[in-house]
Amino acid sequence: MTRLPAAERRTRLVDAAVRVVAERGVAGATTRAIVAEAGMSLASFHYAFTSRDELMAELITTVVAHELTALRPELPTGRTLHDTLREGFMRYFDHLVAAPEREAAMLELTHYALRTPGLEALAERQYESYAELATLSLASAAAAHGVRWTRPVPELATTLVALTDGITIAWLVNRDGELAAAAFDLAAASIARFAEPVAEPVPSAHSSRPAHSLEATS
Amino acid sequence: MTRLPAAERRTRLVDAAVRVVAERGVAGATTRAIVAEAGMSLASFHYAFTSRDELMAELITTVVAHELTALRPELPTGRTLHDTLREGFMRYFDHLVAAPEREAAMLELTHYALRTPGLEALAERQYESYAELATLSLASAAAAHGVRWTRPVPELATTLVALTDGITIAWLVNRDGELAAAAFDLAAASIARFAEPVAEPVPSAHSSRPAHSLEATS
DNA sequence: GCCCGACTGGGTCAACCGTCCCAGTTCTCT
DNA sequence: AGAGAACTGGGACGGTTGACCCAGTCGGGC
Repeated sequence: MTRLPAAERRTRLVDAAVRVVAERGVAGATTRAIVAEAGMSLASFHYAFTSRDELMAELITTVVAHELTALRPELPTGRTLHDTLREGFMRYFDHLVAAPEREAAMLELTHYALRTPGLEALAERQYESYAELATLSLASAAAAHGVRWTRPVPELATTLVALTDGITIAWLVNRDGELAAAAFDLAAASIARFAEPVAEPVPSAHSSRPAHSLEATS
Repeated sequence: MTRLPAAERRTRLVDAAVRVVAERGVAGATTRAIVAEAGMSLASFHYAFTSRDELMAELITTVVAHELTALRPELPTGRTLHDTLREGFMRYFDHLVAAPEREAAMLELTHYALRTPGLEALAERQYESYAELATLSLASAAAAHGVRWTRPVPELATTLVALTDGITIAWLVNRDGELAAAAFDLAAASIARFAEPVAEPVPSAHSSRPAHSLEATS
């Protein structure tokens, strides 16, 4: 008998549930499958959680946090804005290809949350977090390339997340990597076209970047 | 005892299943829920279908066909390409807002098909059909506005479907109609920017549309 | 050492599920 | 009219599910 504090057992059960959902989908993540994966008894499940839905809520919160950490934007390295955006999309795509079942699970969990009374707010929070991440990416890219966005950033962020989700679904269905990569490149080009150079307000003592350099590099 | 031929009973069961999935999701579409909705006995279910999966396969085929019919592109009426594309997106958005649970069900069925051995090909066929519809829309819009696409059409079609799916999910989660409409407008603008006027091969006796008229109208 | 709370794990419960069984009814064909 | 196929519908089956039960063990505090 190895004793674990309840909090530790909860963590292990949630980690196990992440793996089970990824492998079998939400419907396959029964309490028995989860405890089997965690190497525990069924009673331990109910000792640690009052219900399966409580575990699912915590599962959603956990996987969203992990996703945000994994996809935190890196310092922009592209020579052009388009390059930077494309690199961001391709970084996500590498992440998707490395573990397709994970992204499929994210999408399934969204639908599950929307369908489960009491969990709707988690789906909302999930998508707010994605929008924040997209906003951060857009701001970072704009700053690195000396541009500003010609559309309201919430719209651009929504569109960026939509493109990501939509191309993900298409890829999960057809596994056409070339087409997905091309679509991500097209997505990057689309968004890049809503940028314009930031005009310098006044001449400064610093050597300023010429306004036409954006055109020259694209 | 009202006698029905098996084919009629199958149709009624599928129609009932469409309603049940829309209301309760795939997990809630049990054989008992479906027959209750159809006003039949459970034995009639198994008389008409050899298994629940057989009914689900037919359900997917049916709802995809209905979706394609509902979203068949209309004659382009926009004054500019951007307008035409935006109108197409907004027509879809009206369709979504009129029955959100229907589009949510479509997405859920995709995931269900991907998760169910033997049904994967239905998900693929679903997305091929969407791409064909998008391709038709793009061709129709290009012809109406005298432009051609500067990106391969499969890429543009994939992106158009991705934008549709992605904005749908975002709206299902947050029900922010203004943001969704703005995102659809931005999506239309994005795609419109991958068009260029079709050059006339040779001067003709017909009055030709001036090449700069596209810029003037946008 | 004792007590109490935290923890463990085997077992059980009622409800639900997809599938199957089977007797009865109806319809069509000969 | 009779036979056979198509159809009807109530019930049963074995399996699965989330949740609960409960006796036993362990650890910490007094």
